[in-house]
Amino acid sequence: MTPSPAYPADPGQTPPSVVFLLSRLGYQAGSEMGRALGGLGIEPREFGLLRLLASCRGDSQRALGAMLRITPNRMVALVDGLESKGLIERRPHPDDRRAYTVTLTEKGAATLDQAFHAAFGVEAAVCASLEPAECEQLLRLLRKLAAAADERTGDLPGVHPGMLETSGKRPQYSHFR
Amino acid sequence: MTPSPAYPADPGQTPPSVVFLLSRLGYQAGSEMGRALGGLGIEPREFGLLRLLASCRGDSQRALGAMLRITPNRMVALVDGLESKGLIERRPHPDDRRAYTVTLTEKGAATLDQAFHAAFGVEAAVCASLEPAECEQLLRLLRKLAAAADERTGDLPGVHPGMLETSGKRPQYSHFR
DNA sequence: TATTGTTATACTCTATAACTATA
DNA sequence: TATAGTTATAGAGTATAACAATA
Repeated sequence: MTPSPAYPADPGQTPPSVVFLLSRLGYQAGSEMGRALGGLGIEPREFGLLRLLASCRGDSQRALGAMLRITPNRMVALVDGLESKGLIERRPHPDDRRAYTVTLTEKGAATLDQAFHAAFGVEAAVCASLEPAECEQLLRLLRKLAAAADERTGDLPGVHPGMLETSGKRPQYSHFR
Repeated sequence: MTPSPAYPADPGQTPPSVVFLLSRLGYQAGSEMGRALGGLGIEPREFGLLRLLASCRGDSQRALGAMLRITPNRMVALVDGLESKGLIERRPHPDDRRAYTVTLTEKGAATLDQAFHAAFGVEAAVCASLEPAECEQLLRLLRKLAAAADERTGDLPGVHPGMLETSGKRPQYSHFR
């Protein structure tokens, strides 16, 4: 057995692996975002849909799901939830009587605005320990990794691949470690 | 509504937010690790326990769970799984007839070795797009973030906080976006 | 015949609280 | 009375495959 320097067996020691740190920090950052958005009564994936709706008014439920990589059956519950909160509306599609057009309500737009604010707050908290120059440097490196990851996995650029996988209701999931 | 520059509404555009990128990259990195370990017949959280066992031989199931922040009832299934694969063994605890001592088998040690190798492979793949100097720079920044996050959340240093939350069987979970 | 939104079913994972046998 | 390991139950979330209405 060769306890690797990048993955020491001792859990009391922070593993200096990029993969481990990304997974761990990504989990924590996502958790903090979830808590912040929870204060507004929405979940991270709901934030994702609201965000998308700001630029895709008039699209059908299915088209929106395709962009977020959310399957049709799960879109139902997602749209139901936001509609019951009065943040979005289903309207008859002008060209297709089978489909709905999903749009932001005024309340939804206001909530999206608050969510952007909350997201900024989390961003600031997460980056608080870094100098501004370090933060930009980090951003540059992460973007480089993201571009490479998109190419490697074929994911849509800018879409969180976890969107297609599962919930987000509870602070969940490890995946690594 | 003010579509923030850090969180543009257009999903076809990579959001330059540190929080978003960490969540997204952490998810992808964890997924790749899961696939790599899956080739060895183990899951990420099983890797975590094997790794811990390399340095904590003789500890009870409950003590191990406390270190990984896994509740006793979930430790049962985790230990059962690894035991059924022949990678670990439950032995009677010398001082307490209620407890078991969990230890690596020879096969388990060999698998752990292979897992370290696989982890290195993923690490190399993830970092392949970065120059060696960039990789070290990234590592430095991530460690700094991790230290700050530990302080903010009170988590045990070096322990993936997702370990205590949920599965890892399927590539799951979004949390953000 | 294909597609939109929806539902029904079965399945996985989890948390909570019990239980047993020891201490 | 408390603790180690285990199990039982109920709940949330999911994927798969169906379904009715429309194209």
